[in-house]
Amino acid sequence: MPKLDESLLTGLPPFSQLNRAQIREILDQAGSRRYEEGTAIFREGHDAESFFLLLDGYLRVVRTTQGGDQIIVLHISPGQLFGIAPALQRDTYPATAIAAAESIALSWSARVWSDFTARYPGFATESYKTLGQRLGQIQETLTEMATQAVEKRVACAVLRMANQSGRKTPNGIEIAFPVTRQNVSDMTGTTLHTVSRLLSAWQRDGIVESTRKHIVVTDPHALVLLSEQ
DNA sequence: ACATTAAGGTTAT
DNA sequence: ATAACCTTAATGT
Repeated sequence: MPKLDESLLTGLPPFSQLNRAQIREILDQAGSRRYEEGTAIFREGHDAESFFLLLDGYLRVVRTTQGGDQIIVLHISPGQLFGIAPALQRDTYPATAIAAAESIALSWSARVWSDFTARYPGFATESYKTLGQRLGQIQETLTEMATQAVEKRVACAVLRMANQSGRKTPNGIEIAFPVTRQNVSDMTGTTLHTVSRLLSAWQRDGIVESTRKHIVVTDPHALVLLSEQ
């Protein structure tokens, strides 16, 4: 196991209030691992042996329905904790985490969770804060799915990815990880065909540029308007 | 207003 | 060459 540098965690919200020695303690208990694109970090229903911090890359958090088709619940960006089932009374993971791009994550045994929250100031509050934010985002997209038209839902989904992971390019904001039309339909409750048609139409109107697994938002303002209609 | 079906085209490996 | 991904049109609810 390579020796991990303290700079990996300094500045990240869950650890922002901790001193160097405390971060050292935490890192010495961590494992680190690289995940290729498409690899599962953990699976829905499995024993929650560990919790994680994403250092680099992007994850899809996915749930499979009774019917067998999967829906994308949310994405995880670098610096975020995930798989924090131990945070409250869960011994299995509620969803599956899949690397959307090549990713690197730290992991800790679930057993040390209570230790962390007790010993390190700010860790617990920050964790529950992100937990709350995620819950809010999930029920927001949930009501959006139930009430809004497809074009608006897809516009919102694309905007969320751009806001979360967007990097500026000469042409606009580029989503930083590979996304297929199927992926977008899995997060909006529609079909890949509809997503394809919408992206084609938006491309004609100069709102996005998309090639396979790749979306650039060239006119964010126009997309925001679509998401608000 | 959207899904489904079907058929064909393109791109990565 | 094959599979994965994307497009478009026609038809159905």
